[in-house]
Amino acid sequence: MPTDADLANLASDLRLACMRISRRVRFESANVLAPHAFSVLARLGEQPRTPRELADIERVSAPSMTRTTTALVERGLIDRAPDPEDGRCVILSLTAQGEALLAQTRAARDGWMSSRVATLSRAERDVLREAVQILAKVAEQ
Amino acid sequence: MPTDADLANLASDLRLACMRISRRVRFESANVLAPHAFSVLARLGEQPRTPRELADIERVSAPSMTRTTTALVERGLIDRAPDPEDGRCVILSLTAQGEALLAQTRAARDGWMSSRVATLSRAERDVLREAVQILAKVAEQ
DNA sequence: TATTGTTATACTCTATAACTATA
DNA sequence: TATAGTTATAGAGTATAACAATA
Repeated sequence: MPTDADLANLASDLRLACMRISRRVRFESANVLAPHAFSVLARLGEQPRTPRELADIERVSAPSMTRTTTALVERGLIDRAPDPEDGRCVILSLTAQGEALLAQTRAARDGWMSSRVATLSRAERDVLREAVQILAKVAEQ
Repeated sequence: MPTDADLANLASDLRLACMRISRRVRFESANVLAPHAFSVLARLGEQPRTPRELADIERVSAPSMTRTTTALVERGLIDRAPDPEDGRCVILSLTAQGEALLAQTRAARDGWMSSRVATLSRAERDVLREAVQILAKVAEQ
């Protein structure tokens, strides 16, 4: 039977481990785009969205999102199109160039991580494979 | 025998899982300090350091670190002291108030994580306990 | 009247360049 | 001459307030 302290320690250790990995990935992989801009690109990689949706997802103000998306449009990474069903809305989506940059950035980040994972034992990798499934549940709760 | 693709997939899944957890933690826990300031506080929680050391660790310029640490001094969270061995250096360390804020912020972040971990099965938590050890190795490489 | 999006304005964080003090 | 730190200045990102267009 795990005590409250066991749970708290695991939670703390796990949080710190994830944050350290995340930090290392961000630092080690060359970043062409600033984090907030990359995050928007990644969201649009899932599906086209309106500026309002992006602002809510990213937890920034609408004017901030306007600025970010304007910069991405100017760089040719995303497209703006009017919403045929609601004249107030704009629909943002990735350009081919945006998709390419997204793929390239992810490859760079994965590259750093791959080089680390490759040094682990088979057993360690198996543990991490299981952990990935559990972490996905945790993040989605 | 794992293929290159197996390794690459695990690395990618693991990276994304850690980044999502990290992102959720940052979003869900109320943040009294901005990320860059909290990060400096956390570094000084490990040991006293000079502004130059902090700038190198955080990968920001010396003037940026001057601004960040000045704000933390003004808020009473860190102390500045001359280095007795090198007149050019300044030694920064946490005040009692800084230590308290650090502990409080960590408790809030751990609280979010704990509530998630508590819903997992005993077996899942055991996997995560092992994963934490492996992730620590990965991050330190 | 409510919602989407933009523009106007100000504040914060960041960087480079220039300066002071110490080694 | 090199290094630690600060100050001066400018470039981004963010926010709130005010505005235009549409529902």
